[in-house]
Amino acid sequence: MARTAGSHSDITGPRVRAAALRLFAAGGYAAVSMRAIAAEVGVQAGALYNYTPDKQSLLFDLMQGHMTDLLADMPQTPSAPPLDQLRDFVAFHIRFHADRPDEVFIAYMELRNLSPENFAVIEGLRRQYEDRLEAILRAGVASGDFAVADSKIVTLAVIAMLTGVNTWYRAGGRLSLDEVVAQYWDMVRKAVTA
Amino acid sequence: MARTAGSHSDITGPRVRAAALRLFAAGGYAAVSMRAIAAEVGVQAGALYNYTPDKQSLLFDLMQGHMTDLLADMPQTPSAPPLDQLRDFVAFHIRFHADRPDEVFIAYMELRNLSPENFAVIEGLRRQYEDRLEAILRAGVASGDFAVADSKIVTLAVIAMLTGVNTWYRAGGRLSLDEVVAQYWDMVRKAVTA
DNA sequence: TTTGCTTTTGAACGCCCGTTCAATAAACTG
DNA sequence: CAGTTTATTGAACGGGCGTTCAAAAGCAAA
Repeated sequence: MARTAGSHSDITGPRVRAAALRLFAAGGYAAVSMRAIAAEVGVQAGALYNYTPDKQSLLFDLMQGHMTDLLADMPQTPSAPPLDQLRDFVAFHIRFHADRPDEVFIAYMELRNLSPENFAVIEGLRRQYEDRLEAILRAGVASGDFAVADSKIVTLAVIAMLTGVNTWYRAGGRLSLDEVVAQYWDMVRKAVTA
Repeated sequence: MARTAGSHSDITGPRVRAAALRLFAAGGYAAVSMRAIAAEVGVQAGALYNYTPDKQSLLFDLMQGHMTDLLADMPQTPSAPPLDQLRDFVAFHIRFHADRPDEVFIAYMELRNLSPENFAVIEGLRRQYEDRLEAILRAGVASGDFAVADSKIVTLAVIAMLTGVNTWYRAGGRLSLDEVVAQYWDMVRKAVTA
């Protein structure tokens, strides 16, 4: 056999990325073989190499796409009051991450499986995201709205707290996403104000 | 060759566990081979099986030991004022985790590489730890010291925030551990009070 | 010094890994 | 419908995996 009936790169390409995303999230990059990804798509392993130069690029592209989306979708209203900006950030972060549990899981768990060059790229994108939150906090300190001793620490603490939602939140659970957002905003607001 | 000069299980055993800890933390369970662990110890791969029935047990024993230590060392003063209990918890959590970065990293990253039975054991221990913090929060709500709408959410949020310290804190860095503890206690205290 | 115990080696087992590539069949083009 | 392009197969490559085990060598007690 060779080319199969109905085969098209426009169909197979996205399916390869989707299969890699699902399996990497479920089992971890190192534990998932190219043959397992191929089986999920319904092709032989060799066919994957029409869509990625190698396994590493498959991981990197998923992570880079996720981080790029995160930065692109993030609300940016630098002229708004810092408290409003922070509230919007908290709501955005929780909702964006709740919508993409697999991408988030990979982005946090598979950093060590990136080549050094790829790691530097992803780390740079993550740093950009942190810097945008820190800018909000600094603006709030400058305006007197926030009482924050060390904006870098608070940045990391807030992001860690919010990202932690993904370890337990499930749609249809005890709490709606609106309620989760409200609770976390309450904690963050109190933590950064006097 | 066979048995080597100076070989003793009292020496090799701990070295096997230490090597597994270091390598699992650095490279991930799935990416570390038994031969790599053996090389770190300075023996052949077969010798490892004097000290563990298999690779999975090596991982499980490290994680179980860590969680057991965590529960054993945790301060427990249920009759103290809730605010004091919470302050002690924050300080303990940050210091305990800062002392054991490799164990912490493994305990959070390698859960998915545990067999289902082993996973259930570790998850139970983690749950116990969370429950102890939640008990403190509930006591504070009952005494009127804390203003917390949902103690379970706050429990998870606080633990996520505190554990996040391990992603950036390094001894000898910009901040001392005392300063880190003080900053996080400030945030937690404000977040849980009115 | 002999005996029995402990510890390790080194080879082997069967299996799975990421990746390459010539052959081939389906889809598209004119 | 002929010619070209695209997509896939299936076999192969060299290598590493976790684990087992008989043989051998160091150690300890008598």
